[in-house]
Amino acid sequence: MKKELVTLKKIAQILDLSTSTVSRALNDHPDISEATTKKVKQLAQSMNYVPNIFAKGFRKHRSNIIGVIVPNITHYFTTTMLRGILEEAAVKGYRVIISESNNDVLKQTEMLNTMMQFGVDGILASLTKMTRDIDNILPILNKVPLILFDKVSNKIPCTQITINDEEAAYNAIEHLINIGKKRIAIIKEREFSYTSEKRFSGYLKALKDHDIEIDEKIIISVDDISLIQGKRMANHLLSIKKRPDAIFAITDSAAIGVIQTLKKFNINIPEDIAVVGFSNSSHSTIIEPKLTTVDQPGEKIGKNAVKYLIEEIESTTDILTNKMIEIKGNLIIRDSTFKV
Amino acid sequence: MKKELVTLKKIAQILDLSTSTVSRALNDHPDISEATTKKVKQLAQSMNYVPNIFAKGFRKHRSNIIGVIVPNITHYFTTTMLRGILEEAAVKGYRVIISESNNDVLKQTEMLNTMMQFGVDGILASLTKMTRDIDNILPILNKVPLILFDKVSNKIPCTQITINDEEAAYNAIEHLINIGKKRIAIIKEREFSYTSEKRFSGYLKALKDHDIEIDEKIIISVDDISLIQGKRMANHLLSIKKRPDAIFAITDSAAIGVIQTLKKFNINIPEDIAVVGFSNSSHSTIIEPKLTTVDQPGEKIGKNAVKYLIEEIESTTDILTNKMIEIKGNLIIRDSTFKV
DNA sequence: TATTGTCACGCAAACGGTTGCGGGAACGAT
DNA sequence: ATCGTTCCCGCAACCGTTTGCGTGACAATA
Repeated sequence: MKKELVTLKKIAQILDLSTSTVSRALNDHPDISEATTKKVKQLAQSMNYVPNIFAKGFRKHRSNIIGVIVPNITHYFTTTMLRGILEEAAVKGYRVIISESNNDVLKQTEMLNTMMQFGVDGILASLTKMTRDIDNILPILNKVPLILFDKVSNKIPCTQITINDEEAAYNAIEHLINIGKKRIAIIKEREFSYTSEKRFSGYLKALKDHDIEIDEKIIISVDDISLIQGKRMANHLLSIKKRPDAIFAITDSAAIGVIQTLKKFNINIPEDIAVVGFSNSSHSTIIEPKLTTVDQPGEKIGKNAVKYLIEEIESTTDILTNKMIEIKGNLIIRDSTFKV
Repeated sequence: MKKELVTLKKIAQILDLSTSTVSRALNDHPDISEATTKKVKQLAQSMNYVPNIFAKGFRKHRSNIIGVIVPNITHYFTTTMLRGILEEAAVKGYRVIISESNNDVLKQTEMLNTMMQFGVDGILASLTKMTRDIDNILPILNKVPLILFDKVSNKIPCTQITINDEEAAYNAIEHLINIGKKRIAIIKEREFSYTSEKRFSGYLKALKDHDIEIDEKIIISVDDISLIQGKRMANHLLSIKKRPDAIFAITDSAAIGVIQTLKKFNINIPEDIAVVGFSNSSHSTIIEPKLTTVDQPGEKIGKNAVKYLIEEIESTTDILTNKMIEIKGNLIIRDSTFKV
């Protein structure tokens, strides 16, 4: 396991130069002559020199590592964002360390702290659902750049990247209206969730714009938006006297639960009740009928998050940036709302 | 962004001790009296001291980072392994940096090298399909501990962790035989793949043990095992004169493709043709009929991989370990083979 | 010739923590 | 009184790289 390290000193000795000259040559410092620079670089190359990352970080207080925290790494959409993050970080010369909070607020703040201690240059976080107390997160802000993505919170003064939930939801509802639906239910989250609220307001706005009555009886809020809850709420919606003719679940998994119970009761989709979800998860083309949903360009979100984070990291100014970036999601129309 | 660092020196000054004493106190060195140790630890705690990771790594040549390389981060099974890896690494005090090779051999070796340069303490790798030339990987072995998981290769002399593919496949086939199937097709990979071969040999052994004729016409090999290939091969299997009465796809996605085309041709599952997959992906309960498949305990694999890796990292001896660890997978019987 | 400027490079300190070695104090044994 | 031990602790070197400052050589300018 012992390895003869190739260091600046060694190169300097061979070339009869000082380590500082070698260092500067490798970093293209203008003080060093072209000839020397070339000579040094060639030897370094041939000796397979790699700078000692610790010594470097030690001196420069830079790790070239960014930390990423996500609630649940097994969600398909999350992995697409991670893919974007990894790719963009790689081209920018950053490494990525990932942690999973399991939607546990305590774990989340613990991870934030661990990452800070560890010396990451910046943090990308997708918050847990119930992140109500911001007090644990605020201290981070003036120690290391932080950017929120996907699951964000407007209470935290930092730049945030999401998809245009409101507009996307608006489009989804408008689509339902266009195919003739007049009584559209929504299944959303009860606990305050930034994205849920955004999608809900898109829903409301679309109904208003089209002069459709808003009925609270078909506005369903659940604690955790999941497949099982989708099934339960579909059961509930079927039991009320004036049944909806369309259901918008703000999550694909809930939408799939809805579809499964509608099928159990032999309800025609989309003729009797149309269903639309949100995420374009990989499940949405496996379920039958295939699910109409909003595609979220995860890779794009990930890439953008990294781009803005590195911008902050490498910026010399110390001001807290506070941009809101929205990435456009696209409605994908499939069999659950439209039969050819 | 500037932050007053709390260093050993500062603590030493306050307590009128030397930095070495403080350092030793914090590391429970026996040379330091209990009283001093306690005093130092208390102050360090109250001052919120965190050791500078770079200085530490610089001295000790230890980063407490392990690198993980996977072919595709968006596969559900992969994420479950990652979850196990992250969890186990966290409790052991290690950070994890993740890279995605996208099944690109060049990228894979590049990543291995990058990670090494970066100073990871060890590497966990799940290989790309076509990793034929081991030459790029072998040099890694005597520089940093390497462990393969899931997608392994017996050509590389290092410890490897998989599920017991052969036995699991054997059980799956035996199950098909037990429900009365006598002509069982398999869809496997053409390119040499360790897991595919293992599953195939489990298939062969089960057939032999039950005196069932092996017919090469229903042993299908494909380049890339995918949903689309599943569809194609199902079409092919339906076209031959002696149709199979069961299809074992060595991958859930292929199995789902099979189910979709069988349904298209109104073939009863499982009465006419039963289907079993492998992975217990999240799709397997969305598809209808629900898919019988082998559950792979991803978290367990991940945790074990980390455990063995850290063992190697922290071992003083330099011998290359070369264990083969098999984690047991469980057959999960669902509607695609068994109707209640 | 004297002064100033530029170029190309070396010296040495600094980053924060670890560790081999050495040394003083206290104490018991001789 | 001397010696040997043991217990605690400090000194200083060291890890590899970066960087402010200094310097000698040489050319340009006055």
